[in-house]
Amino acid sequence: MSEDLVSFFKVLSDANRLKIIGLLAQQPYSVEELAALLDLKASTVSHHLSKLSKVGLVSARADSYYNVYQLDETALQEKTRSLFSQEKLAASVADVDADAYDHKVIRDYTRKDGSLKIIPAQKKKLDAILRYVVKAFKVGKRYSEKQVNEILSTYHADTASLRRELVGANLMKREGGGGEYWREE
Amino acid sequence: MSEDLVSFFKVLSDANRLKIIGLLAQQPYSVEELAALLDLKASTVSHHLSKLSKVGLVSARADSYYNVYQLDETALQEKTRSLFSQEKLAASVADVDADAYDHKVIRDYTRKDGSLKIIPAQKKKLDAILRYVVKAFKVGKRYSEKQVNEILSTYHADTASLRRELVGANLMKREGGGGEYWREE
DNA sequence: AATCCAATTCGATACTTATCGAAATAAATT
DNA sequence: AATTTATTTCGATAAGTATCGAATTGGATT
Repeated sequence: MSEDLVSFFKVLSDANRLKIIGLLAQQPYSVEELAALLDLKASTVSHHLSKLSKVGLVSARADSYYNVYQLDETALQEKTRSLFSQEKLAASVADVDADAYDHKVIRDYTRKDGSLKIIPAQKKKLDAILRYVVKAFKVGKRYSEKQVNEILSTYHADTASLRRELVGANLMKREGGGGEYWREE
Repeated sequence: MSEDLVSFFKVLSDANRLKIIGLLAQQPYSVEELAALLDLKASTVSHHLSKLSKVGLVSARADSYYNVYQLDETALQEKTRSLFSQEKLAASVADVDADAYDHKVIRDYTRKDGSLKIIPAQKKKLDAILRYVVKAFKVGKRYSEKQVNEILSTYHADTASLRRELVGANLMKREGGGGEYWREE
């Protein structure tokens, strides 16, 4: 998940936490010792260790009074190795808004005046464009084929294709006999 | 440098910046397109791109009106590969005062005149105090037990305990027969 | 030259979080 | 049981920063 990646980086994006990792790479330390070494209060160090522990980079073992923390080096190596794998990159964009995709396609295929440069061949892009074009029609209102063509001609010369695709995508309905069209929902 | 590492992680510890990286891993995008895809304002995206660019992960090329940003994949691989190398870890603790723990213990247990409030019970703290006390003796010089006691009495009334602990910690040596003491090394 | 458009910069705001001190917890020694 | 010691948790504060809108900049197009 993308969340994982963000929190991992968040945990590592603090100078004192990196120092703790560096110190624990040499030998285990108690909270008190780390506090003295870093010139921080124990509560602050505890806070940092809690974050490091939450992503599995350090662990503690009780030793008399002390909580002795140690670095999990294999976890560190493992996590850093696969940081920007293909899956992680894909996951990071997984939740990018689908609407946003439409907007991007529309931007790519329209001119400043809103007309279409070309009608996309790819289905996904075509769908996005159709959702954009259909907004020119009022919901429920009836249009003759001539009216439909007039409106579509402001987008592209090939009004027949646009009309057919709109119906095919179920964005517009057509009454068989009278040649009337309307936008549903 | 440690600074480098922290800022690198800081740059990557934001969900939208990770999304930008994920998107640019697919293809270059302009600021405007990224803003649409991420549902952010252009100024915000610009802010993010500026940070990404500052650590060398992305670069821009001008294309007509647009600034088209692209990911520097080799830089990304390079930086992530060596994230926690030995040198980086060492650098992160370079400015940590190794004696800080001793100093803190000494502060806690001594009065202004340098004498001890009490002799610590805990071994680690006692060791730190002993390392402090032993400095009153010259390396190699021979001391009679009476002389040792005189010197130790400036630190604490319980000279016998101090003397015994110093020998036990191997900070001072004692010759069995003549009752002579000296500080080694 | 004048105008447009995207990008950037700037100022303000809201949210996150590192840090501390105090209180609560835990564990061990007396 | 009572006390000491280290750690954790909690509440408050201060510093950092993501985000936005407005103003400015810098290139293109007219």
